[in-house]
Amino acid sequence: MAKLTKLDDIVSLCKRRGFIFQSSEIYGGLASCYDYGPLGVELKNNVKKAWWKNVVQIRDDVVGLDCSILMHPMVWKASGHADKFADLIAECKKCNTRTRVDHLKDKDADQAAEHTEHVDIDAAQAQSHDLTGKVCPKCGVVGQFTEPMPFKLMFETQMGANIDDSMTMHLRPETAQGIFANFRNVLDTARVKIPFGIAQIGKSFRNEVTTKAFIFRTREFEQAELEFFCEPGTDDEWFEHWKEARFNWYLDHGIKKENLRFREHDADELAHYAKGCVDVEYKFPFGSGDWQELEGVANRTDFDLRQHQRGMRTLNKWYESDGDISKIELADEAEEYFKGPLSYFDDQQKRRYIPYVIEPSAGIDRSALAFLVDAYDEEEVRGETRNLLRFHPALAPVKVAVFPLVKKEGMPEIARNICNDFKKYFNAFYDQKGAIGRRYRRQDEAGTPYCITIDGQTLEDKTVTLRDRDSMEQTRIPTDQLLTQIREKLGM
RNA sequence: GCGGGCGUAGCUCAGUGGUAGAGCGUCACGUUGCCAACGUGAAUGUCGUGAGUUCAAAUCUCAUCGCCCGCUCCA
Repeated sequence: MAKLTKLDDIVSLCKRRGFIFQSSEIYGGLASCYDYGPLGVELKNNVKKAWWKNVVQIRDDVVGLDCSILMHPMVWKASGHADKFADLIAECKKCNTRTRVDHLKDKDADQAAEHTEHVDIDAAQAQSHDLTGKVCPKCGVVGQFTEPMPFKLMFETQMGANIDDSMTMHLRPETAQGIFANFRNVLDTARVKIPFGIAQIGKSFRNEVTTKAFIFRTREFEQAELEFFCEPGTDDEWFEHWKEARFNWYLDHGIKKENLRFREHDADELAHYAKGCVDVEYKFPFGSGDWQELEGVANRTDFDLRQHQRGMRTLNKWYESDGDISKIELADEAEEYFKGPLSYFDDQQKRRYIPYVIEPSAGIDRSALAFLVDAYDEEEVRGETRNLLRFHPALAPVKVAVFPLVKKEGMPEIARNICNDFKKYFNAFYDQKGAIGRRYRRQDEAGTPYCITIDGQTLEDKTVTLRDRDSMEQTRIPTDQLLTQIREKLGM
């Protein structure tokens, strides 16, 4: 089997077949933004559907949620994003390498630069940074840096029509906080008991320093996140559960085993809230065949709910500060925080606690890209190259294509009727144009698992040809069994 | 942000100062009748964008936008 090695081939296929286009292309394009075309939106929706089905619908212990992208500014104060979602960066005047100021080493220091949190941008800017003794990690030149400049990672926007009294808001950098903010609501209304999870799929926005590789890292992207709440002490167990469950989800939907792996985070690269974190990585065909993150599974402990309890206690300060979160400090944690408003009462054990949270957080766009790349194949058929996408049926944009062999003898009418029947249950596509072989190959490149052809024999014995995408094999099926058999093959 | 490469039809690309092209794809008609077939015909271009040089710019110069590769960055 021919192996795809270049991202360019994927980009070109995506354009040619209407999976993914550059955003605002007629105006020269907008960096890092992409649009999903007719086939692409089906694929992406199917990825989301498959995730939702697996994480929410087939389970008894997970419910769904769909939160707004704009949230109360205090959410980001409490979560730590407002303070920490920014970097100070300085640039080496010699080689133009940009480095986080807090990562720069003294020229005499022998230890490696430590991984540190993002810094409070106002505080960091207020202090003076003496970079004269710092070494450029690239070229080794000492003390030749520009003034540190802030790098804001959250998108800002204004809320309120009147510019004078509008409020600066942030587009959410993750969907997770909407879930934490609704923990109480779901608990009170959904008749759930710990352990249980709340899932959400939606857009998030991060002003990344650098975007990368087609739709792999974009500033606007879609996440599928689950916050699974469990009793402290059972968190390691649930962490393992979700780690396995999420890994298998990719395999079950067609990702080849050799292209998927786990990568444990080292202690020093863990986020401020996490006790443990493992990435599910896919071997993408960009870079030097680099493994890249598809999804992170993290143990967020009780950090977020405790922070929001502090946030709730800070609300008065927020009003007093006239809505400027940079001017306020988060209230201290209550002594008996575990009995606070976001605590959980365990009726069996008769005790209150703040649950721990296991968070599988997947990137929908990069997953869709991985499914695309992994499904792509080229093979030699009678001296010609056949391009195809071996999508799992659940992810395939079109499930079945229906063709009349020729445009006469009533074949188009029969084919149309069959196609319309199919459409009630799944996405089907009718095509009567051109040679039959060409129509098959077109569907191969769209990843359609099955093609049905109405031919001369159909008129005689009411059977049709079923053609398999992967093997190109053909079998005859009686018309009256067609829908049942197809639905069984597709699993839908 | 740096360095390198690139940008001409939907795709792949040719075109080094003088009338914008090819292959594939798309569409129509005919033919064929199960794997990118054949014939005839057709449509499709801000040559990424903007300035400059020139009698004349896809071609030379500058700026800018976008993409890819490598750095850097990635809570």
